[in-house]
Amino acid sequence: MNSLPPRLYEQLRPESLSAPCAGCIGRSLNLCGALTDAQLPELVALGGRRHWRRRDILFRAGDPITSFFKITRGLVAISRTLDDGRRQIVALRLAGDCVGFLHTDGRYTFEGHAVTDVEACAFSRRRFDELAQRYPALAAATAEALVRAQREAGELVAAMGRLRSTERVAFFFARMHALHASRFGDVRSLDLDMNRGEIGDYLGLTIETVSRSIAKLKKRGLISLPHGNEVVIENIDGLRQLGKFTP
Amino acid sequence: MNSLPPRLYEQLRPESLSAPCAGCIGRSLNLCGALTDAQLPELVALGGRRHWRRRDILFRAGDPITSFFKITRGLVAISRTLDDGRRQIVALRLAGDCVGFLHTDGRYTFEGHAVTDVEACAFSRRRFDELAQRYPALAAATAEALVRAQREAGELVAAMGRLRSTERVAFFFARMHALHASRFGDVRSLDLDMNRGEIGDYLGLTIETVSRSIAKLKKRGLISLPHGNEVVIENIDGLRQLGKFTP
DNA sequence: CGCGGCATTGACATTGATCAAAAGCTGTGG
DNA sequence: CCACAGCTTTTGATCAATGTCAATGCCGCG
Repeated sequence: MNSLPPRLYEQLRPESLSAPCAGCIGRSLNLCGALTDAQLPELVALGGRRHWRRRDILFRAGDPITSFFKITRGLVAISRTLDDGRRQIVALRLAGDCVGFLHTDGRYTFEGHAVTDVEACAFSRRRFDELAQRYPALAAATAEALVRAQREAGELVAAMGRLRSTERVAFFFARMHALHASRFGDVRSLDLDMNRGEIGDYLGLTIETVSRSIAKLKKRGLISLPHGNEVVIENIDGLRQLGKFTP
Repeated sequence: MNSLPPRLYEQLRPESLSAPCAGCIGRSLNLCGALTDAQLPELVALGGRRHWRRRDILFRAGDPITSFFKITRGLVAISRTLDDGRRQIVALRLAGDCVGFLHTDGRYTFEGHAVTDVEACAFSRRRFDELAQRYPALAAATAEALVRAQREAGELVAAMGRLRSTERVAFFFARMHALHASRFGDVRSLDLDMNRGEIGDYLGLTIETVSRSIAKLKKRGLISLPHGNEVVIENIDGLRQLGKFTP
């Protein structure tokens, strides 16, 4: 690691969420210790940078996969829409995460859309797989990321199957807090970039129920919404307990 | 592949679900084409065979991970139990699948219990990871299996979030049919090894609701339960459509 | 100012959970 | 073979939670 040129070293630090592509893929996959400067140029060469506006689609379910994306800024929702229009968000991905990695017969399994404005690096799936063949540390980090994603999916299943509406919304805030804390350190307040409809689509609830549940959490003093976008986490332990969220 | 000794070749065939450990891990991870006879002894050396009776626990959430399991016979449920006793099954694994692979800080994230009598091979997690470091094909197959598992988890999230009770039960039968079909070829009937309570814990419903939903599916002619354990899939397309199940 | 989008609130309908009882099924012992 | 105990499943009656529909409020923006 110490042999890396200073600028590249900077990009590889875990904290450099918004660094160019070489840094961001290393960071996402916890590869900082695994990469050497010899491998770095290949990673740099893989991807190009792109950005999307709120509500833009990054990829659609069923489209042929050519690339996946490493988010460097913003929030992406992974979702499935039923034939009759019911929509379910199955995962949320923030800066540092990869999206568009799941496939079914070479096609995207779910849809990805930008919840906020989003910046990401696009990587050729084919070239990434080739690289992973040659660098075991990259493959190991990919598996690690997939394991983490699956743990989160399992926890969401448990929340949806067994929690009532207000508990689910508490789960949502506890999880958002954890996601932000893991990236930006412990925080008392965070931007609520999702509207009621998106929260409902994530938790399997309607807009109205989300609204009423948020009101209950405010009344219990667990959160407050001082203005517009900002949520203040007043009592994270209470939120976690109510939402059965294990940190 | 052709250079393998006949008996080992036999174990490596995808169809050999109940083959000894060397075969089963190869099959699970779709490694048949990737392994060479030189690598095989190392895989064989990894694991020992064990079995469990119905209701036995394979591993508990929070226990330190030492090994994971490749199922060779039976059905395993992966679940989480909340502090107040509410339980949610987050995944079902059949012969050919691996369980106990997910971890959080070196501990099992979920609980695994035997729904039927189960046979499985136990593999040292540490030695498997070392092996994956050396054999890219093994790492790639692991990632492939994780991607598939995560797709299934996302589909379950969508079902739980957006389907009503009878639709969820239709989803359940459609998925069980797909799981069996992918292993044993297309089948018109299958053993229903789970009782109403376990189905409810998988779908986030109560015993009574599951019972009533099954009655509705029978009345609509989508399934029938001729005796005891056996479910006959009378109309798989209807089941898939009702359960929003994409094969 | 007035418009459009989102959020809140209220009234009501529906779904599924809960509680309770009856009906099947299975295995055991007489 | 029958009787019985212990279990699971089914069925029914009721209740609580959440969805649905409609009206109103809030806020930013042209």
